[in-house]
Amino acid sequence: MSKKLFLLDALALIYRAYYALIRNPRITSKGMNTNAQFGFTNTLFDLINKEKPTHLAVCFDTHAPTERHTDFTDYKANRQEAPEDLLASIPDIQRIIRAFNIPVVEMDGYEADDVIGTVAWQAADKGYEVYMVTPDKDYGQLLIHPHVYIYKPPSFGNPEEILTAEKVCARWDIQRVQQVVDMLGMMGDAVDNIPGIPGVGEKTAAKLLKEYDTLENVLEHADQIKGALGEKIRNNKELAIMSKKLATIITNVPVEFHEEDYRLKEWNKEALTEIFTELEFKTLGKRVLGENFNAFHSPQQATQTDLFGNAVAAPAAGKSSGKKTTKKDSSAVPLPDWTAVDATETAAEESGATTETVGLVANKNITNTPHDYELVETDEQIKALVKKLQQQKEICFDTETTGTDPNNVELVGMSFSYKAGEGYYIPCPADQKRTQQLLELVKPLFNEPSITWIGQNIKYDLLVFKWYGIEPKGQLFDTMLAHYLIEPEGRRNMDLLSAQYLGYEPVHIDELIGKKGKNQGTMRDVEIEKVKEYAAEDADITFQLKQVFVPLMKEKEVTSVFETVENPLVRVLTDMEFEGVKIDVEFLKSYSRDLEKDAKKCEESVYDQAGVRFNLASPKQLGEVLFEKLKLDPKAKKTKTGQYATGEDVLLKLANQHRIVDDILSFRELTKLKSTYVDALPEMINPKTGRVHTSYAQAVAVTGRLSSNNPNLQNIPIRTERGREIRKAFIPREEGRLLMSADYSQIELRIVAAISGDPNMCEAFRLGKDIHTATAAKVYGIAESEVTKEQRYKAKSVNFGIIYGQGAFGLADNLGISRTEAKQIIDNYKKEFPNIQRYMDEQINLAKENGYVQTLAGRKRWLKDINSSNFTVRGYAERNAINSPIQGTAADMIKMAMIKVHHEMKQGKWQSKMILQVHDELVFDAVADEVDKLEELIIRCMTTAMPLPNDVPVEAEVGKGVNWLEAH
DNA sequence: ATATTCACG
DNA sequence: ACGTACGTGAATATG
Repeated sequence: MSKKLFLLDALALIYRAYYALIRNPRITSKGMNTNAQFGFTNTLFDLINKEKPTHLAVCFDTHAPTERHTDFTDYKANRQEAPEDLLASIPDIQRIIRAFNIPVVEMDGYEADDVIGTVAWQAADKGYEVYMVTPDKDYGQLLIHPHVYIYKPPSFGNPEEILTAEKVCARWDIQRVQQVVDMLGMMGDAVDNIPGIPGVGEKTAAKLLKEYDTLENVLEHADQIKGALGEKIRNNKELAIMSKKLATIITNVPVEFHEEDYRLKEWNKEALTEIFTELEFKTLGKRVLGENFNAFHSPQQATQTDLFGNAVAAPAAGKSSGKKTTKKDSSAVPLPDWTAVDATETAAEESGATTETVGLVANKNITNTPHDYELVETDEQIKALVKKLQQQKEICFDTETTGTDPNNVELVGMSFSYKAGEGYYIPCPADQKRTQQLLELVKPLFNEPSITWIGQNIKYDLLVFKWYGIEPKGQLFDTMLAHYLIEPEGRRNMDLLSAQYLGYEPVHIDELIGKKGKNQGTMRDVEIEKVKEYAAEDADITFQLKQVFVPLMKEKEVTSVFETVENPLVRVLTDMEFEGVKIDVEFLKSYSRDLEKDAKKCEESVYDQAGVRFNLASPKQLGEVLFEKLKLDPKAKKTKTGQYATGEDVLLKLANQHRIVDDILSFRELTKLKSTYVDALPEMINPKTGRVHTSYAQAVAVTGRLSSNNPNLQNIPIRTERGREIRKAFIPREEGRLLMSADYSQIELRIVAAISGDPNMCEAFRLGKDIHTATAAKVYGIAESEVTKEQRYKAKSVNFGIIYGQGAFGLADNLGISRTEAKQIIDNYKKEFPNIQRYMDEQINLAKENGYVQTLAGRKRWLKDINSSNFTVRGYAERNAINSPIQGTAADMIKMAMIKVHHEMKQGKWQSKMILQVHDELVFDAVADEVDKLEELIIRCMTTAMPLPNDVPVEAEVGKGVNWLEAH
């Protein structure tokens, strides 16, 4: 067998591991971040397992300055100070490497790539296959030697990749790998602060090398190169030469490759056990050291602390009562006993084969929840529990059900917790009569007005209960919403929150009902004892999370928006979802047939014109037909996977070249309407109500908006003739009712005017002007009466662009005008509305200073990339700094209006119902004789819910009709 | 499971 | 030279 040597670029791999896990950091129970340790060890172990190297070494950079630094003081000066967690991880990683008995190679005055390059070539000369393990592309230059390769370890979804000289040449579009340094010499490298030639990037560098082969030759023939490019090259010859030198990896470092030192040896299992225990690598520990490894049989695990270092209720050890304190035995994997198919999968997952993949699961090395959970079954037991719970001020509750659609499930059980570590579970049998009886017993509890009910995504449980006729009277507290305000971009599933904030690993739902997909069971089929453990634990954890989130919200100053907006909205959404909207199925069925017929026509026409039959729904195949067979505009852009892009914007630009384009676009429109709306909506009708009940996600959109799903009723077509038709299918639930729709008018622009305080824009709104016409008049310096349609259209586009932080390029592309004209318009705009520009700058500065921006109601969005050195990444964060407060304030406002409307309608016992929200629109299913009063109520609530500063008026318009289209 | 496209505000 | 306007959800193709 051939000798395989792997050389690891330690620091590069550590950086990569650290950042790969940054959004889901692994934190030990002591609060230490172990991303880098975990990621590096994982990579190392997988590599040994999978690639079976015979020889291996890890290379580090040293602190000593290298020749590159002395030659060029700016070298790597760009590099930000590494995060503290990351630096702290290095000694651990070196210990781990030592415990694996793997040599560390480093050399003062040289960087890891120099050492790796030198050793790689020596080893390859001795007949080794050498793999340099690094994500860094600069190593390409070393592939001159056959038998030397780059090994890119697997990263988030992508498998590992072995780069050969051919692949590197293809990647850079060069002929020989030697040219990698010539490339870098010209295009520079922002990461290492290698300057290169200003204005020359990857594409230009490749073009030059194709013609001149080397950088030196390019410089020699610089006179022949025309235009600005030639000028730049001539002016920067020395910079280019130096850049090439900086990029060149040194391959004569004074190290020698002694084969024996590099051979893989026995691991020091004792040392590994110690380190893994310390770092709390439970599953990884088992993978490396076998099932005997158990990091948590060490004695120091006696106390549990929460985030603030407070002790959390310890397990009731030594109790001699009938209650037991159970602890999951992690060596005996609990398998669902009802399926053999899933057993293998579960086993594989528990062994770590899938669970501990970098970036997927954050922190598994934590303890189970210490607990003492009680099953409450008989009427007497339930009555006793109710009595006990009635004494409490706050109680967490959770429901277990037969499915995920709260409007179409049966209750399987409910759990309660009012004290950390304790929990109660009441099972509800399939016999719905008996379940109703049980619920009558607990009803007094929910009627207690003084109890605060805590839940994670409590809207779900409220809906389930509402179907059984129970509506808790007291206050609510949704931990999911608390976390949404603390960390809007975070993920919020229970397992993750529990691990992150409490350090507990709860029972996974998969362990009870199987993974979704193949024959997933329901809670009903699981042994009651197991459900009890799971359900009570959820209530217990949620109860504890509330105690952590309250101070956290206070610290982050989001308590007010929680109390005045998000938390009160829960009941509003519950009621809206409960009501649902009626759909005219016959209308849709007939419309579906029309669409089908017309789509078919378009499809046939496309095949005729193309001369081939293919799958028109496949962008890939369509791209090939358009650009290869029909040879349309060869400059068509490619998608990131290398396919031809065939999006609407691309196709529209081809429209004048070939008639086929119209048919393709029509086909797209028709099939989209048919599959997404016309055919899908009737399928979503709830058999119990005959209506469609969307679900509003209250903790998904980072700006504070709601989102709608199952089905999404916030994107029902309106912009095209044929799409709009679908709105006719949304009808009142019965005779004698109408649909009513109320829209905010230009709400986001009003918010921009109000919070920027721009005098011209505020004035326009105060005078009730058409804002786009007023804008056009200012921008073009003419009277409003002289503004043409064209000018108004352009001004409208600028107004919207401003909200999103659009630049001249985007505006030009949008309006199909030149960039010069676009720039002219934007410059005028900024001059006429000076405070708008100031607002944008201010938001960016605020984000840079505070790390966040906020809405009028105090909702925050943290922008971690606002100081990034990466132009694109930072630009994205800057646009978010501008847009989020605007979009978010509009979201705050309509949410507050909804709460107000809901409150008044409930007080006034209205028969009409609020049923839908579409960002700036509310839809009502209204009783005919309430319509006039309702109109007044809606407009008043919407316009006064959240007054804007600078006297900018808020306006809303109402429409009504026999369907949603007419209501507009 | 990911990418592409397209529906809405 | 890069990419270029924010926020969503769903259907379809494809690896």
